[in-house]
Amino acid sequence: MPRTPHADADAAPFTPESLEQLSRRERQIMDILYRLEDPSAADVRAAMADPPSYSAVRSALALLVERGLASHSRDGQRYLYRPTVPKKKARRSMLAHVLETFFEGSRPQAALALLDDGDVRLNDEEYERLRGLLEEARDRGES
Amino acid sequence: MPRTPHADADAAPFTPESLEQLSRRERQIMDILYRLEDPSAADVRAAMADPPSYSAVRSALALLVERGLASHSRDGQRYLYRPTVPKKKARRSMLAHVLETFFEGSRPQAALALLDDGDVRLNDEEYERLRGLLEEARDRGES
DNA sequence: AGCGAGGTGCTGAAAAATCAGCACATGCGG
DNA sequence: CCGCATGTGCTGATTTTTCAGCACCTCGCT
Repeated sequence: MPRTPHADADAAPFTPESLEQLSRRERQIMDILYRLEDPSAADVRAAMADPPSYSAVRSALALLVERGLASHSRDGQRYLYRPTVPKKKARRSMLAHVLETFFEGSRPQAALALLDDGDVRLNDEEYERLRGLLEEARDRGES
Repeated sequence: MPRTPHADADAAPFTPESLEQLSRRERQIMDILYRLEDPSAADVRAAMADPPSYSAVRSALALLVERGLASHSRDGQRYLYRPTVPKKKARRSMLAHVLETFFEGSRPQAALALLDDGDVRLNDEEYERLRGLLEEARDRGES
């Protein structure tokens, strides 16, 4: 097991709102950290649209670690980065935020916007699960 | 009709990506502009969690206008602000972004995350429309 | 042993964002 | 008519972000 103890900044007991507090680059990089699987600094840079110098990327990553938003573990001689807030949890915050901002908090409306796209395809499992949720939610709505 | 012609910054032919390019405050304020209906500077400030001085808010708003992300119209003696990118369009970009970052681009997965919440209630219309979309998407998936 | 590639740590400076305060206008109530 | 509340326009300074460049280390290879 290639586990390395996380070098965690003894930083802030942060809330998920920390994610809202990010500066431009920081947010951009956090997004990449969520997209990629344990990327190195070079990986992160490679994933950027219009990347600054390699050292700028490293600085930003270091800052994120220092603030406790990301952590790094050693892989041989380099560092691999990952967000400290797990993807699942970050998803929730993010969805909540988008919901509030663009859909007046209505999950159904957001779901409609999401699925109203001619390219969506559902496999059997997805279909069944969504069906189930739909029925439950309608039943609750009836009350 | 209290319509005032929009004073639009003759600024950049911007893409929706401009929304990704925002600084911290700017983003915070844009979110508020999307939530509220034609707010004044004071309204915006009132909606902020831990607001800076009134003039800081005004500066930020002015900057947004200058960059073409928001516009303001006169209402009597004060200004009312609104985003230049319409909510509908901004939604799309935002969803696309969240999709990419947190759901590997899968709309169904995002929809599941959205509806898998014990509090969701659907009214009849929402139920019907979602049902419809589900069927369509399943049919496409079969192929 | 001597490279070169690819890492890290650190530092300092340029650029951008953030903020507060002033001067001035306007509307309104007493 | 005066004073006050609520606006705007503008300016200057602080703080934060953002960036690039060194010095050094370590591996793999010839």
